[in-house]
Amino acid sequence: MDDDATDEALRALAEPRRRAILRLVARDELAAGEIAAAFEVTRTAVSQHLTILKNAGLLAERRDGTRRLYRARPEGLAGLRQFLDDMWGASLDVGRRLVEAERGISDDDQAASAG
Amino acid sequence: MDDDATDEALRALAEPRRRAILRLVARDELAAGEIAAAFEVTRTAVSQHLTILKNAGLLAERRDGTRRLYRARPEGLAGLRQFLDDMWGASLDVGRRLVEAERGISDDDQAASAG
DNA sequence: CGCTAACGTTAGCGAAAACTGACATTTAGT
DNA sequence: ACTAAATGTCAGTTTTCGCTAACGTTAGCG
Repeated sequence: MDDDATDEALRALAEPRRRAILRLVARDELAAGEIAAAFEVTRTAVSQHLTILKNAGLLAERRDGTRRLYRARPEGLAGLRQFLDDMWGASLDVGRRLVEAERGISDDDQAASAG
Repeated sequence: MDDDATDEALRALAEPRRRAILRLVARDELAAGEIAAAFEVTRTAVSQHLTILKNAGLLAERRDGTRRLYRARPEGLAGLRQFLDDMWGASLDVGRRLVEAERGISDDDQAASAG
């Protein structure tokens, strides 16, 4: 868990504009130019974001003549989901352990007062 | 989806050291000093990471005398899991749509060659 | 080949972020 | 009250990151 792939994906998703791009190509396959047109930054900036997302495995690229079509790559999110689920499970365990510890203390108190 | 809370949590998790901290307190509740001792950066740096994680809702803080005990807060991950699941679902839809589109094209081809 | 369209790539700049060192704060012990 | 321990906070420095402008590249058209 938390390998280079997870790290890269997490850092890619940390940027709001990259998340917006990802949502844009989540339902429709779009060309780089179309994606860039959806934002108020330079085409260069969007291109860099696309590269980062692609390297993170979150984007699939397909070439059509001089155009490059992008779409979201759900498999790229699998590792992250695993990471979050693991963390979720571990944290829940801690919660239980802490609750049990508190209960143990009050049990001792009750045992002391009862004995 | 993708509200301020999600953004904050995502940015907090984008930092490798913060993920390490989170894993450290996922199973055991630890004091700030103990957490800091686990890394080769200054205690100051770790303290700042703890603040960021706490503000992101990923960490629970409890005071015991002069010490501050930290533990992972699973509820803080709920929003992220939702975010990923939404994205996952949307992307899968795209996959299906593209497959159907290709199938449509080859159907046309077959119809053309058959016609 | 010359030209254009659609992209990616590189260099450099400014803002954000991570880190360090010095200082302030709070709690417990004597 | 004094001291020590545990920790947070602030100011300043270095590093990272997102952005723009200029340039390079590839595919199609005449």
